[in-house]
Amino acid sequence: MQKNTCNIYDVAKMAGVSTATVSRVLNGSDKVSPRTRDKVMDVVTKVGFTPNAFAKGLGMNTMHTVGILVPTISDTYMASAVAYLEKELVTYGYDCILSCSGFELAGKQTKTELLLSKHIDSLIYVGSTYAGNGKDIHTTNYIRRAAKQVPVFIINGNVAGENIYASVFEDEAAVYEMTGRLIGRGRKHILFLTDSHSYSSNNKKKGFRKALKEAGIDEKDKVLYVENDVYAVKEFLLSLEGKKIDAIIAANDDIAIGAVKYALHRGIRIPEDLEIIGYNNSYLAVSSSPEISSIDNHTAEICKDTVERIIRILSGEENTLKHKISVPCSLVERETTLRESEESAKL
Amino acid sequence: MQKNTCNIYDVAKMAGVSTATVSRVLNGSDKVSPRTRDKVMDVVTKVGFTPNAFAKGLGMNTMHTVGILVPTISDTYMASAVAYLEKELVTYGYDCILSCSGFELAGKQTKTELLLSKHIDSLIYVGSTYAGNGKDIHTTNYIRRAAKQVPVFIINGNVAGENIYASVFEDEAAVYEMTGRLIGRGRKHILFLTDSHSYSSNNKKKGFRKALKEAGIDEKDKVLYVENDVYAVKEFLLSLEGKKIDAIIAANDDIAIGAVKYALHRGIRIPEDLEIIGYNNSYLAVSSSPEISSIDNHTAEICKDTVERIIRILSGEENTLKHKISVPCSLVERETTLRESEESAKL
DNA sequence: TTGTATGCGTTATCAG
DNA sequence: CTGATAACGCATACAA
Repeated sequence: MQKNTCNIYDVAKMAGVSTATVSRVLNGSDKVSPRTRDKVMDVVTKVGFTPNAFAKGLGMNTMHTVGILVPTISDTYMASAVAYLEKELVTYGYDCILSCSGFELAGKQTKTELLLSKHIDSLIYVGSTYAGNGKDIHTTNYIRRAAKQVPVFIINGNVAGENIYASVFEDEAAVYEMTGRLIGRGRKHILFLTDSHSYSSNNKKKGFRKALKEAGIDEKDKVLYVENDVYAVKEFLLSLEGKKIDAIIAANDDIAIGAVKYALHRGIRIPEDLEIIGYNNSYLAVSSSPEISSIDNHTAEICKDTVERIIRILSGEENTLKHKISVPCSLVERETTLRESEESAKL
Repeated sequence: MQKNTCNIYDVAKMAGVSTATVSRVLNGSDKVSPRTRDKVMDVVTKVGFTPNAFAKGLGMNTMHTVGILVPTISDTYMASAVAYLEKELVTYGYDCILSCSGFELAGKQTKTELLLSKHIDSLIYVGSTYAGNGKDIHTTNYIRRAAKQVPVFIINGNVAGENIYASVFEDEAAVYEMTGRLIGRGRKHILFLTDSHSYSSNNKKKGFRKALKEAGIDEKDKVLYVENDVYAVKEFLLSLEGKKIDAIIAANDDIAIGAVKYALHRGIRIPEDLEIIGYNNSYLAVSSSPEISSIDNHTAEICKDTVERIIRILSGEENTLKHKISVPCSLVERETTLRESEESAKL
């Protein structure tokens, strides 16, 4: 019940020294004699003294926390990103204060303000949804405003601006590549399924269209928007009765799962008659049966890298950092695609 | 870059009043004339003044944050619990600072200290792992120590002690009930698969054993420990070559997924030849094919309830609260169990 | 090497 | 209704 009632003055008195000395001991200053150090440490351990974080924060203007904003933490992919970030941040002595904004602009703004009001040292936005659609600049103004106060990092999205650092995945290239491979195997009726108009989703779409165009395949009705819900996707595909489909690229693994359920329901063979490619290589991909081949954007590395950049910036190295880095994606082949080696067998 | 350089003195000066008045306006005191209020608010909005959270914290001894400790946030179930908690806490004006401890005692202790050092108002442990095994009291001492500083809440685990509040699920009753139903349908070779010796897991085990005993079924080699990994579970079950199995109850959905993969691999029919019951009713259960029937412990309600209790305690109502509440579980029937109505057809 | 004194930005207490 | 001022607990520049 009773909070830590013991402060640095008490410790100083009990140790027979000044508060300055106690502070020095606690902060590992070398300008203190071993004897005094021991004397102080004895008291500190005896009474279990821990410095008041608020007082420290007030003086130093930092409590060594970074804010993490995600649309929702119950999404498998976001959760794993947060897990990586937290783990890395802790190594550098930073704690993280988490906030879930939802996908609406109002929530993003409110939660950003809330986080900033806690005097975080830096702010990380996780998810392409924060990048807006790239067209309407109003939808990202709150990020630029936040960047006036602390360095801002965006994982999987690009927003231009002072003090804003972005990591983007080479989604366009990845989908272009995968679509090309599918076409190379003779697939002609490929669908791209997405649930959003985010920066990331738009890039995937671009890569998809480019590959179709280059192969001379009509893009009409090939890019389809669905609700991000397993059942909704399944029902949607079932409703496409007459449509010929021999491959599906999904903007995330949830959608891919819906596609799998659709195929199983219809008795369509995977991958022989229908290839499915998921995105994010989340835990869902392996929990599915058949297991989903999924595009991996190397979240772990990106998160680690992001934290390192944060630390560097907070140490005052900002000038040396690039404001945007992009990382390639790769396909993790599982059971919903034909392996390159199996192609000949199939054809 | 530059932090908010404007403080309450500046605002006071610009508005031609004292800092006390500014503070009063900001905190909605009614003891201030409308004219003065407007005068102050004009300045506040013009310069975009936000009070320094550290200074406030120092004075009030709170920053309105609660700590949340989970073993790992990348677990689907934990993530959804955190999502619920965060959502509720925000409604009451509390932010949450998240920490991932892992499953080892050392991590739990370290992270608890870390969280406490940030002067959180309350601490929530999410997951049965924090309850230890119920035998060795040393494994939960850090929780009692934490409870000396702030009210502690445990979701899905019981630790006795002053200032500790627990919500436990009626896991024993649930598994007892489910096992009974399976036996009622003629299942004789039922396995209980778990990955831990946690409080929760032990209770499930108890319910399982009780049901077997009452039905006169030999319990030998029916409770098995596995690694919490889809592939490991699958391989483990495959290694049980000769063993007859007609039903599996898993301590979580991940393990259940492994069981599904085992059955599919072997060509065993689900649910006709093998019924599988998962636990937690997580997103994984529906992402699987066939979809897994899973025991739901109503996390959403528990989280909501927990937050309400926190708020009440922080408002000084502690005496009125029970230290332990338990909530019943229920089975969400999907495709890996026979429905009651289908039983007769099967027999 | 150690101690003194001050600032950090609020809120709250007490006068007026 | 409003203003002056004392906490809150720590770090640090400056003195000794």
